[in-house]
Amino acid sequence: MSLRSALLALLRIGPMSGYELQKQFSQSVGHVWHAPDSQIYPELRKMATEELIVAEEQTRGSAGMRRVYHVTEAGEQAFIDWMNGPLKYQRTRDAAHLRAAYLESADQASVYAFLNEHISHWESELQVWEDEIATIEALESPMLNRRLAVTADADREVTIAYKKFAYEGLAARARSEIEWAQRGLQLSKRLERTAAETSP
Amino acid sequence: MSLRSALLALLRIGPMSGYELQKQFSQSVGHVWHAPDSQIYPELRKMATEELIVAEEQTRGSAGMRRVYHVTEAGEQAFIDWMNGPLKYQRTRDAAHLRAAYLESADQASVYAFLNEHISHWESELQVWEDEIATIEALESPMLNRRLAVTADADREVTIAYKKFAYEGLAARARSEIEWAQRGLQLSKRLERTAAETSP
DNA sequence: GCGGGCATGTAAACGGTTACATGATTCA
DNA sequence: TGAATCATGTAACCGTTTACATGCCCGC
Repeated sequence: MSLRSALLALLRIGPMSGYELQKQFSQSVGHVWHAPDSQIYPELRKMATEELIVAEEQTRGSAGMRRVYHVTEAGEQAFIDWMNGPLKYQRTRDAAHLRAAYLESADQASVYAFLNEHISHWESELQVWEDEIATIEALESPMLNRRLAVTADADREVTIAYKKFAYEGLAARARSEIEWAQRGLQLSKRLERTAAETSP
Repeated sequence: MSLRSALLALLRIGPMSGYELQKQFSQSVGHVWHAPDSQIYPELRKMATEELIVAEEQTRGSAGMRRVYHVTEAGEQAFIDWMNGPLKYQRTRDAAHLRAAYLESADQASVYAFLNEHISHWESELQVWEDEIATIEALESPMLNRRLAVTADADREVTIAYKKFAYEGLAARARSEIEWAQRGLQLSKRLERTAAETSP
């Protein structure tokens, strides 16, 4: 149900087409909840049949078609219910840490490659989130600004604060992953040296 | 392929039945890569047809049956290949942080409930990992000890070090999540007070 | 005799990935 | 005229979740 909630969260900002939503998912929001277009379009159709959203169909040129979706009362309620209800935690399935537990079975070169790739992966994620935080602080986030335009003055600070809070959590996680992999590189070097000393 | 790798990693420790593997998955290993029994039994069957493992069939009493699996040469190679190959990172899909970004739409009570639940969730995960680290350090981990028994002296330190390293990474993540949610509680209190002051 | 742990699965549904597929509009 | 971007999907497959299903062995 989280894909649905993510879509509703975006549509609450303002009516959007599947294509526009997909663009958002490939950017900032997609780094919290990823979804490819092949999942977005069918889900929007499903939500429309359940009347959580309604499509305003626009013709484009002679044959083109564009469906702009609006959140209905029922959709708004579904989102609020999701926000106030309990959250299901999916069980951990962490390939990197699984592999880390058995690194003694990998070649030394593969250990370095693995840890360095882990660092690059999380550094690029960190970059996205730090940029997003900076954009929010500078009040230059298009989506957030659209939302703020329809938000009561008193609620603006709260809206901004929670958005920053969310991204800061993801950034903290990324930093934790990077530090961990860096400790891993040091550990690996130390173990290699030890091995060389004991069996020369 | 990670479920498969996790199963191979455990079976490399020593031959085990589906039931024993399932027990391991519901304990320490399962907190890195969760898998229910309904996934384990069919996967073992599949791996057996692909000859990565072989089943030693034992009858139990009159009708009972027990299949103890051994890793074959091909299975060992498949594991080593997985260890040395690149790792696929699954795209982020984090319901907690998604919700956090829109907390202004939740009731104040739900915000507290959500953050407190996040804290309990990660505290219990942290507990598991810290216990596991302590068990490893005290050389009291049954699975690790079985592995060490068939490991050359020179490789023991490495085996222990990487296992601890893996669990430390997970513990660090848990701590990061707990701290984040605690900052969230403080933020939420501050915002509530601000709101009360501006519109009394 | 009964409860708990041992032992094995099947089946349906759901969510996500990957590949395939098409065509229109807009601007250089 | 051709490339980029807008715009919309389908289909097959795979992995995961949830629920269902059965029955033996051992110790109390």
